[in-house]
Amino acid sequence: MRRHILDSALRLFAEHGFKGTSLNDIAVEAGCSKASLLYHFAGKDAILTELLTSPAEGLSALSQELAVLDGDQAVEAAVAGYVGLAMRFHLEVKIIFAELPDMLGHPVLAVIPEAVGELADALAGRSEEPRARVTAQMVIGGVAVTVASEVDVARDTMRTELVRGALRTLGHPTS
Amino acid sequence: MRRHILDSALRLFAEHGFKGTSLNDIAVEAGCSKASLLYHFAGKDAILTELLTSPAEGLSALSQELAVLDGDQAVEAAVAGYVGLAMRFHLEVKIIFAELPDMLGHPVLAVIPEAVGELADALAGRSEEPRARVTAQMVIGGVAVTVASEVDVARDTMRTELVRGALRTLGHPTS
DNA sequence: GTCAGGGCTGACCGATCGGTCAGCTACGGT
DNA sequence: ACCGTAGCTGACCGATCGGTCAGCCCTGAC
Repeated sequence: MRRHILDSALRLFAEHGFKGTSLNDIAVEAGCSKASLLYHFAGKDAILTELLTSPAEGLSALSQELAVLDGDQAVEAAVAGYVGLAMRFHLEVKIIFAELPDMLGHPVLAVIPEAVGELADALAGRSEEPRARVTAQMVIGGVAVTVASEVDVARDTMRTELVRGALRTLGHPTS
Repeated sequence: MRRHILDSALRLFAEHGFKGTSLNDIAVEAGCSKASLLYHFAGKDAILTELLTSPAEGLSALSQELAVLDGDQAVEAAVAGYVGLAMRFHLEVKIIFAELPDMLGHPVLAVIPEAVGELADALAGRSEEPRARVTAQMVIGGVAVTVASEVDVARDTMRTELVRGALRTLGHPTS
């Protein structure tokens, strides 16, 4: 039942946003009462927290892996890792990108800015040039939006083209 | 005063989202009463509508320009036009991307899906291949997110690098 | 002086929000 | 047979939401 609630909440949050989804909406979708939600979870924020913990941990882990890499290795690992993470958590990505500014108060998401900073740093190949920073941001946003939008292509095609497209954006020679 | 209200609303909508901003918030920011807002505007939706009319028209105009182009001309015009539009309306872009799913009901934004479709078609060089469609979506998202995020670079640097990055993403030979 | 009307406001409204609480049901342990 | 408890619910709460309304203030026309 907890799992059922989380699934319903994930779908609704991704579709209408966190603030755009009421506890009643989730209860109806999950087929239970609003009071039942608050028996299983401390509150609306707790539901969001539980949904976003896993992707946040994944991002945090990726940033740690990237921290010890440099140059081409860092770029390739960053692209592959980020694309994989974004595809695995595409609904969560949609939630985060839609209402990021307000959510950074949540302790679970506190790690995101630094992790994304490390990701951008790796994507930029440790370069401080404005050109590289803009390009890195383009990759981060492009992958996220593409994954969140429902483009009608096979998953492996999507993954392959996201990686290739990101490497092209970064001006990284494709093997 | 109307202008002042619109400026305040634009800033707040971009920062906290449409649903995340109350009429009271706007009134405080604008330095007037909530009732005064509703004297100048028919309602909260009317404020949003007025804010998004101009970028919607710009996007619509761009899509009409693109419709008569093909091949490389279409790609280059699409990239330049979209980057220019996104930079000019970067706050509005942030609003739209944050809560797009719910907003498409508004008549003002009804033109957006088709216009974006045309834009994606031009960016893809009129190709139907999944590869080109994914790439086009990456450009649309990458430019929007980058423009909406506050990357600390000069405006002309940003514009140049966005165009160059987009063309690289599309695999378009740079002149 | 006075009157009309645009700009603006405080007080108020119904609806909906997130959250609380007492109590119901079903069931496993003893 | 009895009880404790986990799962769940309807009824209710205060806060806040978008929106309404009667009326105040100020200014320009006459």
